Amino acid sequence: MPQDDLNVGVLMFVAYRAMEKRVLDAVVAAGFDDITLAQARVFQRIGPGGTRLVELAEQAQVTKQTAGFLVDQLERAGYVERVADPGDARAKLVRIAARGRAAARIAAGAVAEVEAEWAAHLGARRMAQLGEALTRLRQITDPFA
Amino acid sequence: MPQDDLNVGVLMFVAYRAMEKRVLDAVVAAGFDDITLAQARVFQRIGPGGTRLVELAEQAQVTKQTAGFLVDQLERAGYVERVADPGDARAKLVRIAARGRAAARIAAGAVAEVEAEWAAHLGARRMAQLGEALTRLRQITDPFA
DNA sequence: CCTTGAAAGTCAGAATCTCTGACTAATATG
DNA sequence: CATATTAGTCAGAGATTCTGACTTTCAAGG
Repeated sequence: MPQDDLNVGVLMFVAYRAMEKRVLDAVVAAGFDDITLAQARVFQRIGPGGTRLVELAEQAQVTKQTAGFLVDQLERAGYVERVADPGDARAKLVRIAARGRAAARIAAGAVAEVEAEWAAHLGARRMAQLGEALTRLRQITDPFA
Repeated sequence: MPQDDLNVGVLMFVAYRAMEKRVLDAVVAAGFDDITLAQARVFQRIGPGGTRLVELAEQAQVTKQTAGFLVDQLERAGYVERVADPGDARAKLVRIAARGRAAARIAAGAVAEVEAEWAAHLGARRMAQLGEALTRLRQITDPFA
């Protein structure tokens, strides 16, 4: 798949990486300079009530060992904590800790900023269509949603 | 940026990775089983007439050293070749070799298949809107296009 | 209640990928 | 010609990711 006539997948790669970079840069600039891209990819998928490691692994598209490795680092840096999962003694929930919440606030702001820029460039209508198409696409591309 | 209300960036990540996996699986299944994901990401950005290493690096979003490392492997495996760039003696063009062309054909087929599935799921209209929005977005997210 | 298979997580080890820094050769500028 | 920039490489280190094996717990069936 070499080429100039970029396919939809590559186009998404380009935009996705641009967003990712902007957000990470903002987080790092805000003083959370010990977080890495790989860690952020896992971190961003943690739900409000905490998320199991296996689930994080699936969503970040890495093995559970890799996810565990990254969560170890996030935990050591104080971004997340592991708590027992009530209802399943095998599992633990990875939850966002105080420092993680602070970083997440910065990240959310950066996301909003980038989305606003995109909306300004595309126009509200096309931006809405983009979001809708991607959300629908998730039904057949996201192994869990 | 933790959450459930996935932002547009994450939505693109999900779909992009789904496409990437499908394509790589197809290529590997076709017998090109020594190619890796990282190599494929560089390979797919090689243009018809060959592309400079620095350009490949920018487009794949890695450093030129990393791109060089990956091109080394692609070259050793016979997927690409390096030829002198006429017009700039410093530069070399990374070009797709015979084996690479065979792999690229398989990849292109897989891309077409996935795009067809997506179009079927979204409907032709929304699929077209998706492509258009992403292409426009590239104007502000792609450092070169 | 007990057995069996599956699931969640961890440990260990190796391979792969990626980066920073330093360097050479060639080009562009003035 | 002097200087700054660009293309690419070399060397070394760090980060990420994987496969395989293992423990504990859960789920289902008998």
